[in-house]
Amino acid sequence: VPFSRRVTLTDVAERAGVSTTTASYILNGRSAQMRISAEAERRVRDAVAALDYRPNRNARSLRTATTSTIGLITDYVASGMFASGMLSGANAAARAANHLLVIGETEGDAAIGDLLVDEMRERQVDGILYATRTTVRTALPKRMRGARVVMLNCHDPALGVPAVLPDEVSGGRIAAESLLAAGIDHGIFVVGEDPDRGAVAGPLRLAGIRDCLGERDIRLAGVISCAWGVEPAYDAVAAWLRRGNRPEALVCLNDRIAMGTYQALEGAGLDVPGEVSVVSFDGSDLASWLRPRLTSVAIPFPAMGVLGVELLLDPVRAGSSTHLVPMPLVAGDSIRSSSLKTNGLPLGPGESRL
Amino acid sequence: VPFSRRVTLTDVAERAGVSTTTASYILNGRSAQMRISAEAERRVRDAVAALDYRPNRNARSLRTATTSTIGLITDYVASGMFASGMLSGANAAARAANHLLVIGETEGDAAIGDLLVDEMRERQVDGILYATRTTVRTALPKRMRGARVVMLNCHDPALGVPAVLPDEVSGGRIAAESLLAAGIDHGIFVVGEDPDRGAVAGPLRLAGIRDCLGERDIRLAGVISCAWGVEPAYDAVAAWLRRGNRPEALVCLNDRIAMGTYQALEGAGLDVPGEVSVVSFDGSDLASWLRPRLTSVAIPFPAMGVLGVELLLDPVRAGSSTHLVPMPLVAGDSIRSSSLKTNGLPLGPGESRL
DNA sequence: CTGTTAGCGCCTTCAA
DNA sequence: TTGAAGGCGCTAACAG
Repeated sequence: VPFSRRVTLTDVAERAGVSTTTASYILNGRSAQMRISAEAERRVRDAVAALDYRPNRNARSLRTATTSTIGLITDYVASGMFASGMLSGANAAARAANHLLVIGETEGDAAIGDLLVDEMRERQVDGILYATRTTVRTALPKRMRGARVVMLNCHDPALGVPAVLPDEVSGGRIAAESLLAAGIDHGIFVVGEDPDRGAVAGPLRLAGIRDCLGERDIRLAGVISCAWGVEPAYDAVAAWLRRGNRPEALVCLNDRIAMGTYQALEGAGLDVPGEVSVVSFDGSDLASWLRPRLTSVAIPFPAMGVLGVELLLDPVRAGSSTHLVPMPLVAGDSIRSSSLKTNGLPLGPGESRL
Repeated sequence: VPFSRRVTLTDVAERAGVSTTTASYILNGRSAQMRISAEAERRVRDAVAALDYRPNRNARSLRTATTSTIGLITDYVASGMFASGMLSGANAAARAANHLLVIGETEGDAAIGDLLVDEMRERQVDGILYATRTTVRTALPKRMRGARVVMLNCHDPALGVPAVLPDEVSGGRIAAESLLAAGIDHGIFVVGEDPDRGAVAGPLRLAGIRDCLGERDIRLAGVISCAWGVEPAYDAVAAWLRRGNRPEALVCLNDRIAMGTYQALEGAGLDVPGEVSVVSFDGSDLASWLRPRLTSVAIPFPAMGVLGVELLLDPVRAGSSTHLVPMPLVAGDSIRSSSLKTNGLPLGPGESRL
């Protein structure tokens, strides 16, 4: 037995000299409604404290068919630096609603996913959050049909399951606007569009960028294709620069691409943001570690986790539609100041730009 | 009710034409022991499949006082890119032992911690993992006394509670050895020792480094103090280089320090690894993103999570002592090749060193 | 080999 | 205002 001695409601009632019914009412906050005597209430509360009584939620759940526990099934969300914020947000929201989270990671294996669904159903969770690390269109496992479920960072267009997604198109607009606000109106290139990629964020971000520029009659100057990693971005941008290209601004489709882009720009002796402005997507820690600090449109992982839990607990609000969460701009120092033309910002103390 | 219709063991037994007892024995794998007829077993299994029956674990737990669920209470482990690996490891190990993890994040608030302990006790978890993001010496919350618990990445010297910690001293030796193996035997400095810091990893890593060098009669050339972040490290190392110091190798006490160090070395026009070798601790993703890739002694978070769960499930093995987990060296390209003296490695295709 | 029975701890209808 | 009693779904003596 993991915990010393088990104290039951009967023990409490006995010690307080009342019936378990009375004790139960009091502990469930129904003493007023049931007009329990103040005296009885006091004695029960004293007994609870004296005995360090904790209700057995399994017993309660058996009666009430509710567990105050929600399941969170993810592919790799717990790992990696990115989507783990979703976990934190979900956890905080669950805590705020007096719930606990039981989690499971599939590591991409559908069989494990099915297993986890079963395990959670057997534990009578009040609902399941189905989350993915990367924003994707995906089929909700059949096992989940009939369960109360909210999809996090993914969606199944075929089903009417509520989903929470970052508002990528608006995010793209925000990125573009951050450049326009600095007076940059030409020579804007995108880094990262990769035709092979199945994920859904890239095209949406690109669409938002194009929309925003288009409204100002500005043409996107071009797209540099590469896979979404540091090395591929470095290789692609370095090669592109060697071909003599010179951008005013680069919109990197994620922070790792931006890191590779920084390395390539540096290799070419181009100063950020003096000669080239850079804006990115993700808003990861990495953005704040780069020099100069990277301006990035953040994926609102914590907010998505929070909303996911709230929707799970409020089916009316959830409906069966998709909920878009705005992407906040995390300002860094990688976009040139609007007043300057081609020079960099003044150097801070102890800074060097090489 | 989150899930459609509830099927009970009684339904299964009825459909199979046996008693619930028989059905129960069969489903718990005791049919051989109880010598149940093959015919009965087949009918029961058919019924289970036909009805899509799932046992109600709450009911079972009420009887057995065991939940196949373990609690994981952390400060910020879910967030951040580092310790989340612990969660993954714990999750995988739990899965392997047919358990599920229920998690809670305290966000550093002891009151929330107490609350979470209560919530988990109420849910009758089989044990609790108490984990911290940073390796620390800390007091186990009083609420946990009497619970089956394993401390992860932290320990309470006053209590005889089993703990899992990275083997930092050996890690320090490994870092030092990686330099010695490259023929570097002088001009070795450490970056990051910060006298103000309460955490425990720094001194241990430093001790390991000193031990290893000392055995070869090599003196550590010096220590550059700074807080454990990118900016502070950049500032400290840049200032130190400006004073004319020129190291053979820098041992950075974590990867973010190494990133700042890279930036400072670059600012001073010093090539890594051609002119200065760098080795670090953490083994985070960041290490693989830097150019050249950073050689880093990894904190074995996943392995720690695995071991934590295993110990929680096996008290005999756990005992009441501290279990050290070895830190693996993640090789990068930031240490000069042993055959070369001061030149860098040959450039790969598409690479530039500026 | 299988069925009957008695709880696990809690909530809740019904009576008093 | 309080108490008695039944049952949530499952397991495990104890009989047959």
